[in-house]
Amino acid sequence: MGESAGGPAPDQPGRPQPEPKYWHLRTLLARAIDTEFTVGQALPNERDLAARFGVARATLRQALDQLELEGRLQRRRGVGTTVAPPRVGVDLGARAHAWPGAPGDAWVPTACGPATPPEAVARALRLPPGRPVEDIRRTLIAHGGPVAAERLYVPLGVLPPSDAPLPPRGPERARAVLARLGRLPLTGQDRAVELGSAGADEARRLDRLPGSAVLVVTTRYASSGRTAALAVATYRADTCRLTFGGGHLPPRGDAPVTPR
Amino acid sequence: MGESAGGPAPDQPGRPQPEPKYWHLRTLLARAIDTEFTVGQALPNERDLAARFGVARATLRQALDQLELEGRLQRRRGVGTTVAPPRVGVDLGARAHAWPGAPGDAWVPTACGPATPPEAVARALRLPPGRPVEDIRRTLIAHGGPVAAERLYVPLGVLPPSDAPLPPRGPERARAVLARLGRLPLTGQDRAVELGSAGADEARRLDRLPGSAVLVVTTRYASSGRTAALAVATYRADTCRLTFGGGHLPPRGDAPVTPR
DNA sequence: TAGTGGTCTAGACCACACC
DNA sequence: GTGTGGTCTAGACCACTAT
Repeated sequence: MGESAGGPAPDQPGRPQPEPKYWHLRTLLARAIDTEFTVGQALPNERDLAARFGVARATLRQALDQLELEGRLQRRRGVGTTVAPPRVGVDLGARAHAWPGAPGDAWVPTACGPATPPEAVARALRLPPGRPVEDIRRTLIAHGGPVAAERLYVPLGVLPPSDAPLPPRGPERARAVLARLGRLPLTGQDRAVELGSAGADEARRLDRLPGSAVLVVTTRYASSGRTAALAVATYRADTCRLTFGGGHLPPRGDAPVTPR
Repeated sequence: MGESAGGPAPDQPGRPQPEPKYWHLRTLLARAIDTEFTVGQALPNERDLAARFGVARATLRQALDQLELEGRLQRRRGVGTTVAPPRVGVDLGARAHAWPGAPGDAWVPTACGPATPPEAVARALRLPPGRPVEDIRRTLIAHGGPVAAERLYVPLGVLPPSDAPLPPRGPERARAVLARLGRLPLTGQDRAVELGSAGADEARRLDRLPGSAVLVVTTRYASSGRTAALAVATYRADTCRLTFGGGHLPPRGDAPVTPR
């Protein structure tokens, strides 16, 4: 096509703010999804769609990327693209004042063991670099799929002593560590939410590709004035909506989950 | 290059999980940023970088896209790419139980007027479709740049009567509406955070390109058992970290902001 | 084996900022 | 102008899933 590039020709000579092609396409597709498709329905494949709209496949993919990021589409390699269900509401507010692993906590421990934390974690825990901590991995499942992966760091020094020794590793050890943690008084809590991208193993745990957008929730748990645990949870940004319910209001229109 | 595509050849025949080129590149660049650059410093231009790493410009850009999403790089068209400062912490927890526009609120009203809300907003406000609401636009500035744009919807019926009529439009009207709103009892509040992409005018307000990743914070304000206002705030995902401080802990290591 | 999405290339033009 | 990032193209191969 000799038509060059850079979006459609300006509709008017009077500076109509040239809209990128992929953005226009996103709008068309979003409207089509809303009006002509139902949840779970498959879209035509990318090559056909690109041809139908008269654009290169890369441009079409740019539009699909947007819609996937917004949680409106779901793409699976080797399978196809389908219309995504509404995002899962994950409530971070209701159980805001409880230790991880407290009764009602929906997270599933998958691994645990002593390890030397990343420098940033050591700093947040006010530990000298190189000091080992208990490194717990947990997963949150909702609607049949993993929606979040967590890494919980607990300095060895904060755990109260116990008669029974800790199991050497694995989920059993995680449960034991959390049980001991739960015997401490929880005197404060702190949360931060930001955007990140899934690393190689996070991506694997979340059933996504490396670099996928995730919502990173960092939680600091305080006991007696010091940070007793640090949780870094990564939620699939395409399928999750984090809620901080204050109560006193009728529920929103979807299927919520209570993880912690 | 006749080398085909799809990432580097597997290092071993034993299935070492071929790592995409752009992901490897992202790692290299991230390390370089940490060790060889300082905040604000400019990177070489994309064409040079691509040549240096022996990849196509599109592949390099895929890596830069990641780093920008993670808030580690800042790209400005016509200018260049620089190392970004740490994200701004925006505290959504401290003033969690106050109306928008209450004393100490750092948001700046920019526009206001009656309008018929989008269908989704009408539903959330429990209003019949087509019923007009007060539509307030506000902006949050931090460190000299806009970090968030908000749209606040207030049903006309909830506002208490007043002697003085509302100004016809503009920031004055916004302030008047918020002042009246503040005279109601705030009986509950509700928040949700999810990933979205900036629309055309949001993008303009945030000084970004259309489609940029934003953190969408939806807040419902309740008064006497009904939803009296709905705020949809979009924060620049590259520059913001949302915090929900519970107090009782020493501050994190950065420059926070108290918007509401 | 066929079909899908994911990655990569080499090249082009466009919009914008700065001189 | 010159140089930067942003958009777009046409075509190729790869990894995966299902048949």
